[in-house]
Amino acid sequence: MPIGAAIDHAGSADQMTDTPKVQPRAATPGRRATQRPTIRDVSRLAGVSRMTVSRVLSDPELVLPATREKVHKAIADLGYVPDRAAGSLSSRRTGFIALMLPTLTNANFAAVAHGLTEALREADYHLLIAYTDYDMAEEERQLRNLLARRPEALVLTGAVHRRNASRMLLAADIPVVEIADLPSQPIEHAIGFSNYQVGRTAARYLIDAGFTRIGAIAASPEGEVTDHRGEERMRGFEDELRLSRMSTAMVMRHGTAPVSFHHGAGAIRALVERDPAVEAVFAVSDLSAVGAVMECQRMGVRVPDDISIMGFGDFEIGREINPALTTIHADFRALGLRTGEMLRELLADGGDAEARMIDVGLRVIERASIRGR
Amino acid sequence: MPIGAAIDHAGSADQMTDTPKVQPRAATPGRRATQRPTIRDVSRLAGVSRMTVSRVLSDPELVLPATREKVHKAIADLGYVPDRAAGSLSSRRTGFIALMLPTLTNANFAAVAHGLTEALREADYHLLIAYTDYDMAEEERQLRNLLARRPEALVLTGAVHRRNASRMLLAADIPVVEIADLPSQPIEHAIGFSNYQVGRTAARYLIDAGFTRIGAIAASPEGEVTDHRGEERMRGFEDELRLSRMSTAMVMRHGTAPVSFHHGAGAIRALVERDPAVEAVFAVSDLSAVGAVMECQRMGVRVPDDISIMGFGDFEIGREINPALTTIHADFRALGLRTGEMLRELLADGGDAEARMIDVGLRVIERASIRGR
DNA sequence: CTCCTTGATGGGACCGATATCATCGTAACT
DNA sequence: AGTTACGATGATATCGGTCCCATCAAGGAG
Repeated sequence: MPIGAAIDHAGSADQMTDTPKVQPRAATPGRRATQRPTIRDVSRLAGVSRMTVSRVLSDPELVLPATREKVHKAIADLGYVPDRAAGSLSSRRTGFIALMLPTLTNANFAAVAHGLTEALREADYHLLIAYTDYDMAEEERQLRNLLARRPEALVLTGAVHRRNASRMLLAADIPVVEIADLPSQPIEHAIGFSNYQVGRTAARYLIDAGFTRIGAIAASPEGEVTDHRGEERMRGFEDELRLSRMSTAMVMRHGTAPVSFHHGAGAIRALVERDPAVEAVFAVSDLSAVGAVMECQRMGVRVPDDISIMGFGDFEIGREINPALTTIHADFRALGLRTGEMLRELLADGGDAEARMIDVGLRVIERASIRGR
Repeated sequence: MPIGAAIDHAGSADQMTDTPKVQPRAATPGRRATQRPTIRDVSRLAGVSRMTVSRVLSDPELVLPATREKVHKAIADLGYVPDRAAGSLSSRRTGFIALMLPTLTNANFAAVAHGLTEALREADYHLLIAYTDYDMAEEERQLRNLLARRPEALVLTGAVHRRNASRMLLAADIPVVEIADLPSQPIEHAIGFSNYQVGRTAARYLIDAGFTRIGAIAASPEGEVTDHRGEERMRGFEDELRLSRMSTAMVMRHGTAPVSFHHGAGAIRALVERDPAVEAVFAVSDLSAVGAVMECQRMGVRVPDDISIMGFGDFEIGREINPALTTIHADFRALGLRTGEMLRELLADGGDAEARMIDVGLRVIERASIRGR
């Protein structure tokens, strides 16, 4: 067929084979005036078959430049955007990666989502985000919703321990990556750091700095709403103190997850009230730690002269306050990026790779909120 | 049929009509061992038709309790999770709401996503989030990706002004809600506050407080990467000063969007260097404002005695620092919730409602970072 | 006793893409 | 020149659900 011979919109290709056969589904009269253009509309306008349009979009090399151009023009004229739901169904590739987080309202988790998106952008994967607000009951519901979208992989923070959840995961049969922790019994892959080790490291650091009266700040679990990873940190913290034969730390449980600046402020006040002689305090999150520092300023308690404060997470604000906050750094952005890379490998491989466990490590960031020996 | 008569897995309903006809698509041998269960597997196991299974899941009232139970058992046994892509294709309802944000790494935008999710949760909508990192070129790409998923509505921050983008929006033919600003030419619905008014309010407030040497802190636009809403605030700020016949404010443009604590610290330092006599400073974001307060502490500049600082956004940290930050509050969480409510109405109505414009208002929160007259 | 209504379920087409194979014209080879 | 190979394009079945009827049994009205 000579190029350009079929620019008129009638009498070509797909058109006749696609005549309605029996009773077409009701056109839902009076709803939306405009009918969204489909690949068929494009094919008709361009005078080619639907397959050719599909090829132009997914593998343009296969199509003659002249044809390609006709198709692109038709696409532009119609404002056509392909329907990925239909494409997914046929190709069995949705291009979705599911991500389940405790909350988005936390800079570090937001950073994970951010890094992950970036790593997956050029591979044309789209992140499907769900969050549980630290509620385990919600977790299962969210998981079901996510799986219904047929993601090609699943990224989780925190364990999914429900019976049903496990069954669903098994049936889904996709790569699962747990992040931001290193579980003793990972579902499959894991990439992160040990929250338990965070706690131990913090305790060790404070002990080595010569403190003997050490306190801690955490949230108190409330039914199904629990910050498991924060609890892990506390467990490590208490274990390390115990192993060092220190008297039990004073652990202030205050409020519920998620913690916040305000949480830290309330907690340190309560803690100091209960033990005015406390020398050093570890907070399970920088948010609490920063709040604690601010409250100390208000109470006239000098940091670090009167009380030393240590956090976790290395949030930006910790670098900016006075005194700057000593903290334990875990690189969440990199976590997201590396998870993205791992996913791309796993998905390219066909997903039958060995289970991997990657420790991105921890780093104590020494700043000014801890008194030197 | 007597209850329970068809528990054996053979010889019932759908089975015979579903024999493969010609050349079935290759079973991709050696890929995944497990085949994901489909509605057909459930129907066979339960001894009912696919339609009955579908009904059990979408409208259980229509199905006899006994039948319902059989189906539920089969679903549980197989770990069946319905494929929403298939369902969407058929029902033309994807259950997606698209949300486009500048970034997730901002507590206020994260709060919008959070509120929106909550408002839509029980209506069984799932949020599809994309973010642009303040990059307009990225915006169009992201928009196309979102529309390909056939969301039932689109929530945007900031204007989408590209030609192609408009065409796509038109063809998509879904409700569009712009949030966190009140554009002079809204695409359709809008719910938020006027960023221009934020700037004017801030300037008015500082003028009324008796300051005459007033500065401002903002990011500098860089090519396609621009914080349009922040620029609107600056425009309002400068206009108000001009209208009050004040000498032009000293506007410090420092770094690029998005702004951060660190941005504020650098900006105030540069600003004070350039004009040591500056009395009051408005920052387009609390993040910058808090960073500025912290830097002042470091420089030995007293807030508010030597310099007054005002922010925008009412971030949590602003409440906790010393002195607490005077700021302009816009309720982003409520914004998310109200947007969710509006969407539910729009979607129930069939989407042909009048274009609405809702102003959620602003509130100056007076705290300690501004010197009294 | 027949007809009609109602409730529960099934049959088949269809949503809008893509995988696969078929077709056809032309270039490259013996 | 005849044949094979290849490149470009088309036809058709199919992905896994749901919509719209059709069917059938049971109960009520006439």
